[in-house]
Amino acid sequence: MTTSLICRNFRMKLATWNVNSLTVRLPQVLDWLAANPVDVLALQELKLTDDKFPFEALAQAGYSAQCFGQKTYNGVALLSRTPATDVVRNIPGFDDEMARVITGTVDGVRVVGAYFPNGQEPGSDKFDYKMNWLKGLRLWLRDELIKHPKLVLMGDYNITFDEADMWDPVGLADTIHCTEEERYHLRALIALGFTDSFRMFTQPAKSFSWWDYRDGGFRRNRGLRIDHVLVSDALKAQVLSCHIDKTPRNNERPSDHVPVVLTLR
DNA sequence: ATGCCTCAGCTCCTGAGA
Repeated sequence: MTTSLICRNFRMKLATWNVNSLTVRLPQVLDWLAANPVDVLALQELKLTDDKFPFEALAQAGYSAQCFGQKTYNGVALLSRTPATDVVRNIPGFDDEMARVITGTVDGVRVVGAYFPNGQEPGSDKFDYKMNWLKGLRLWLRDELIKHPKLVLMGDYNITFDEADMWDPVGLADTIHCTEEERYHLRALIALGFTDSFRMFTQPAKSFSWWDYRDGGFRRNRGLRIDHVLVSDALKAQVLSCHIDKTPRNNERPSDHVPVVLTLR
């Protein structure tokens, strides 16, 4: 019996968005999904427990959801049109009190949604925790990439790659999100076999994914690019585009972060 | 500037975010 190849004309869209409270931002998430019907949306900073997660509203919008919540802080979720399988919460092998990572397989792609630690200030306990967390993530991903070559790692990294990701490279040099120690870990992740999909393409100068609420940060475009979508080597040839969608930052009561969207063929 | 916003919560102040 002859099997014919299915003509694949399938484009897969994946996005990440730190919503800074899903309770406050749910209407904006639903509006955004209606206008941007992506296949996968990773959310960070839910700031709610699983019993308060809006499964019903998202199901009515056509999305299956896997959540990993926490009271007050952190909390992550994976929304997808096709239900995610083989779901894993946090980093296997790294003991963590906080809900920061959720992983699942959607349409043959291993998707890791992550809320990297903030780190507060170089030299602080929180900075040490961030360094340990980054090492734990890398050790786990090294094995995960072997099991799942087609992998997307996306979320709020709380790290800039270089000066192009900073509104004030001089004034912000060596401050949190911009230190050599943080960037060392980010490059070490890349060295596992990832590419920053955003920089595969020419982008507008001063492209950022986060702006401080204070002092007119967005209006003056004083921001940072700290939300990233990394694609594994096995997926790189399938990348069609990556862009930052700034429009939700104009909403009333916006999140301080905006979505980053990846399109695969 | 120990500041500026925004959010959650042991809620009318504080801690955390970035």
